[in-house]
Amino acid sequence: MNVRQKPERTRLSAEDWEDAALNLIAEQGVGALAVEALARQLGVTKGSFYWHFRTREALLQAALERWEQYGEREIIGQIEALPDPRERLPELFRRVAHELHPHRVYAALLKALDHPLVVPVMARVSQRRTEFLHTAYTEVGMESAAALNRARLTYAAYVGFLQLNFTLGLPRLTHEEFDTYVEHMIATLIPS
Amino acid sequence: MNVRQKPERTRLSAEDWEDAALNLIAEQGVGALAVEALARQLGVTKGSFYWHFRTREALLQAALERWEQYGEREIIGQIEALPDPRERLPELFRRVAHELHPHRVYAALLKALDHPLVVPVMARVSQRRTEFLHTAYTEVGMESAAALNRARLTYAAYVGFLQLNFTLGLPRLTHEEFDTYVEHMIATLIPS
DNA sequence: GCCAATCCATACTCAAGCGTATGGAATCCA
DNA sequence: TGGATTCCATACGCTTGAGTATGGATTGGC
Repeated sequence: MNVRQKPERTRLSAEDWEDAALNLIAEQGVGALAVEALARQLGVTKGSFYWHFRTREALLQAALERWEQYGEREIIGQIEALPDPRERLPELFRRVAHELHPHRVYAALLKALDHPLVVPVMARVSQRRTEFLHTAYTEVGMESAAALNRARLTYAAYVGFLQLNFTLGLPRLTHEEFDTYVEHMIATLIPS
Repeated sequence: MNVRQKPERTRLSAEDWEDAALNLIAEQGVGALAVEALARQLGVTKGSFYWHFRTREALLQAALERWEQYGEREIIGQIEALPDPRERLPELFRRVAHELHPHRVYAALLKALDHPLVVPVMARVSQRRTEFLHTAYTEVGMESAAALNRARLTYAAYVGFLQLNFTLGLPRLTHEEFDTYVEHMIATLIPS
């Protein structure tokens, strides 16, 4: 259950709280982010929390910022390093398809779009990723307008898939089925 | 703001509460569904509510069931009525693209997937719609397995688009841009 | 017109969860 | 080593919103 947070830390830092918050969000959603619960989980009390943060919202804000920067150039950097632009998109698809933990946070935030604080974060992230897809599609020869629409379509499919699978647990796919699905995506979305 | 609920009704029925609940959900999300707020909006007090429903969750449950049945055969029936199967998918895309109100509820529920009650409802709805797409794709000549993957991809793109646009308000599309996006979807997802 | 069923108002209780106040323990540093 | 800084515990106040109790108003059948 708890992944790391018991190496007998005597004192905590703000970053510790932010990490714990992100873990809790990934596992139980933003709605479950309560300061007393978090404190319990960290083995301290509220007194500690309110020394590091002015309010609960401040923690959420900080945790989201942390997540936004932290997980940003995860894969993108490696993809851009590929010499042949034609390999980038398929490789991106396959890489993303087999990541897991980043998606858990992402999916959790996706189903917490109720909260006003997460909306701008997700908007920025989506914007950047769509732009990345946009240039990737132009690099394989698509005209700019078409490439942008294809990028939107691709990212929408990605987001939707996370919702349907992670949150709804919908198409109970085996590994094989999942792989053929990914290949189907590649075949239909990426121009040959 | 309030669309209909003031024709001087002297008494309310359970259905009235359910409709009001759905409206409130569409406008402010599931999180905003509070009985005292709803009562105020309907011009009554909690006393009324707890006569019709045993608990807040009961109302949500009933409202969701109502929505699930109510908005189910909305477009699907009309699409199935089209004689030429080849016309169905494009027509479906264009129709769905220009609907508005049903999507508001759908999008609201999509970003309320935190709540355990909405998950099964959304799962069922998504399942049915994906199956509909599946048969539609087979009817235009796709092999069954490919058609299923294409259906998943299509529905994921739909769901993702709702998230990105409605909730994140992301790509501020003009009507023209939106139309070309839809045509782009049709061109890439539907086999000619 | 009267009684019973239906619908609603008022006035509470109760729990959850945020935030505050204040003092004590641990750590750093000069 | 002693004082300042940093971190935490305990105990409280306050608000919000769900649910209950009970009596009053309204309506439909006879």
